[in-house]
This record gives sequence, structure tokens and C-alpha cells, in this order.
Amino acid sequence: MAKGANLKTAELEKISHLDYFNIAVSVDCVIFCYEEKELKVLVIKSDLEEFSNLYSLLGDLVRPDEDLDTASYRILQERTGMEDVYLEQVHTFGSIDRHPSGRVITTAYYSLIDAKHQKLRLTNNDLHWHPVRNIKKLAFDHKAILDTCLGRLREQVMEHPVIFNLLPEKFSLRELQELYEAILSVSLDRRNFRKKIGIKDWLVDLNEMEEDVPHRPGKLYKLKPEFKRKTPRRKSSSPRPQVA
Amino acid sequence: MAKGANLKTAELEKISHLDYFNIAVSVDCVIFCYEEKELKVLVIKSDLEEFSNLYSLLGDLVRPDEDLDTASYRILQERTGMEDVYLEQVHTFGSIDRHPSGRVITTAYYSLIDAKHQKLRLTNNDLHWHPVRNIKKLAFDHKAILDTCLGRLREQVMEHPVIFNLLPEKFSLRELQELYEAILSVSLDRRNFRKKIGIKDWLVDLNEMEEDVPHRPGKLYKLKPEFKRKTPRRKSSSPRPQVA
DNA sequence: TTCTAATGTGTAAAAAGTACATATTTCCCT
DNA sequence: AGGGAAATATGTACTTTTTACACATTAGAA
Repeated sequence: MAKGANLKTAELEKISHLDYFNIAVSVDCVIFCYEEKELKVLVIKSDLEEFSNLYSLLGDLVRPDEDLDTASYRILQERTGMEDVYLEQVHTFGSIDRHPSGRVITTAYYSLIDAKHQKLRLTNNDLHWHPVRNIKKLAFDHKAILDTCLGRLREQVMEHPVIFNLLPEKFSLRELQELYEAILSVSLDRRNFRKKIGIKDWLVDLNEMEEDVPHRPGKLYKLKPEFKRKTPRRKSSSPRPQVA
Repeated sequence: MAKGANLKTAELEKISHLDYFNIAVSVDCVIFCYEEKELKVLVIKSDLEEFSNLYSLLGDLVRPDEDLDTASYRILQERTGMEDVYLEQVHTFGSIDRHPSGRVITTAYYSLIDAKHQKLRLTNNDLHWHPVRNIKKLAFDHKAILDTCLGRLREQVMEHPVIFNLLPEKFSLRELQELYEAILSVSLDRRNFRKKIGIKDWLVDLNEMEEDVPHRPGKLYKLKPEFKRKTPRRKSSSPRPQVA
């Protein structure tokens, strides 16, 4: 339940018998970055005793005055300090017993950020980037949440220009290809990859070269500005319903 | 808020100041069927005064002892009497002001059912099938929910064999094509359509013919059993988290 | 200067998608 | 019983996309 759940126990007791308002609502963020040629996810040591040896995703209860997208954005900002991030809702997990302290449903978001541009707000809870492929178990149902979000990312990555949120502004085609390979866990043919990316017409050739690489430098590219879409696709708050 | 929200006002008042347990959780079902060559959705007259002239989707508050998938299944069953239905979670809508009587977040599901096999549980609220293409406005944010679910259906329909849940067990290729055309709002070339369906290898030729058609009857097909997937893709309740 | 490691590029074959026309079968009507 | 209407069934040429695959070039490092 992370922080934010600062309810006095007495109050909790008082409402626990009520049928329809005793479900808490949280959001959990699967925050991906790409670092050292690996896809990583931001995790933190669980502060629940039940899960004392496990890590969990970053999440928090939704405040009564914020919508879900705002809540996920807040969590991301609190932890990474980043202002302009790509976030997308994926799925809501609502099993009865998914949280040991009570009924909490959670809406999962995934987020893509450029590891270079963020500074983690360090806590004493061992907040850190963890390679996705090493993660076997997480607290709560967070492993299932991670898997679902990774699945969604994989679905989107070939169709939509979202992957660029994981890279710095300027990148080489090799970096881009390695990132695809890391996300999809496949290896791709270089020529076919370049052809395919070329067809999509997402990139601008910057006429600049890589620097500080221990081999022949490659050209640098950036994403065409019209494809930058860091804010959620769906509007964060739908218009108030109009009475006929 | 539909039925189910039978809280006494005093109790409501008592808890309304609490920060984190005053968000109600509902599910809304976008129940599609295919009838008279049109895609239709099940709607009901809103029972809120604010929306007295509008229809809404079928929804209800989630009970404390049921998970989200179960709740959507219950709603569907209560209204259509069907046992074995295709249901899939799409998106959770959580704007602060989406519901006039308070903070209610809702998880939207879409469902596909064969119109022939259900009998609506009639109410005095004008529950009925409404052609999707005629719907301009619904109560709450239900029009946005409908649009989102229709969009998801369209995304899935060419890739996954879900569409067959809208058809009877046996169908002709013409019926199938007309259904695709209704969902996608396009018209398709018959020969190319048959080729494409053939490649997917989803169908079994039943060696039977249509009957009671006013023209030359076509062959009947059915979906191969291994592609029937009426239950939700994601497990309806995730395993209890295991402590390390 | 030579070696190494990566960049950059093209072509042929296979698969999938698109556009398009004619013969056939059944029903229905006279 | 025959003829017309309406829908079924089917194939081919063209284009586009996908896949498999090899060699010359460049810059850094030794």
C-alpha cells in the first residue's frame, strides 16, 4: 500500500463493514528504461513485512482529487523527477486477495524513460533499476503486472514509435536495433531492420556522427518531431457528461 | 451507479471525509451482438435523473467479494442469461467528475455474444439492442467507453479469432464477411477475403449447406475448436502472492 | 601500417496483399 | 418446365512486403 495510506486504524475499522466503499484504488507503474544494453524496470523494496525480501513496483493509492492518469504521473515524477514522460494505461488488476492488507484494486501503467535524463529520488528502500530478464518474483501480483506491461510494450513497439522514449534525443541505428532486440528478445538482421525502419519514415538523419565509440562511428538520427507523443494517448480526464 | 448502491445516506456521510476509501469501483460492459446485419450494443435507460433521456451501458458496483472479471461476468449473466461468454477487459476510466453522484471509477469490458442464443432479462428500463452506428450520446462517459471498446474490438478482429463469438455455431463465409464489414465499416473483396480467411486456417468446412436462403445456398463452416476462447484471456484471479 | 570491429549497402526469392471477371448453382416466378 | 435473378465459387497477374544472405569501407587501436 506504500505511503499515502495514512489512515488511523480506528477509522479503517469503522468503515470495514460497508459493502461498497471499502475497495481502495491504487495505481502501479512499470517504469522501463534502457541501460547497459538491457531493458530495466524501476523497483523498490517492499515495505510490507509479508514481502520483506521482495521488490515491488512503484505504486500508490489514488487520491480522491486526482484521476488515474494524474496519479500515475505523480508517482513517476516523485520518483524520477522527470517532467515529460510517456505513460500508458495497460490493465486493471482486481483479484480479491491480491493485497494482504485489504481489498485494493490497482491500475497498471507502463512508462518509458530515458535513463540518462533522470535522477532517482533516492530513498532508503533500495530503489533501483533492475534488469527485466532477471526478475523472477515480485511482491503482490507485481510479477504478473510486469509481464502484462512487457507484453503490451512488445505489441506496441513495432507498430508505434514509442520506443524512442527510451533513447536519448540522438541515437545511432545500431543503438536502436539493440534496443528492439532487448525488448523483443530476438536478434534482427541489420539490413532488414534498416529497411523496415526506413519504410516507417520516423527518423531524421542528423548528418552527425557518433563520438567516443571504439570503432567506426555510425550516423546519428532523431525521431521526427511529429511522432513525439510523451503524454498518454487517451485524454487524462474525459469531458463532463452532458445532459441532453 | 445503477442498482447495488444501496447505502444509507448516513453511512455515506460518515465516510465521505475519509481520503482513501471513498472511491467506488464499478464495471461497465459493452455487450456487442450482431443482428440484422448490424453491430449492436446492449443499452438501458439511465436511472439517474441527470440522464433521464439517455441510455447507458450495463454496469454495476463491484462487490467486495468479487474480482473485476467476476463482476463483469455477473452483469452479463444477469442481463442476458448467457453462461458462456467472451469477455475482455479494455480500459479503466477514472476521471474525477465522471459520475454525478460521487467518485466512481469504472473498468470497461467488452463482450461478444450470439444474439440468437440469449434472451434478455426484460426490465421496465427499456433494455434493448441498439445499433452502434446510430449512437451519438450516452449517459456518463459511456460514449467514450463505447468508442474505446469498439476501437479495441476493431484492433483485435483481424488478428484474433474473436469475431466468431458473434455468430452462431455454423455460418457461411458471406455471413462472416458481412460481419467483418459491419465491425470495420469497410467493404471487402469477396475473393481476397476468402483467401485471407483461408490462410488463417481458423475454419472447418462442415460439408453442409445453408438453408432457407432465397438464393443459391453457400457452404457452412465452423470455427476450429482449438480457437474457441470465450473466457477472458487474462486469468480472472491471479495467484496469491507467495512470500519468499 | 596493419589488424580489428563495426558501418553501410543490394539483390533474389518467397509470401502476402490487391485488383479484377466468368461460369455455376439454386431459388423463384411464370 | 423454362428462364431470369441473385448469389456462390474460383484463379491470375501485379504489387508490396518479408526474408535470407555477403562484401567493400571506415575509423580506432596497437
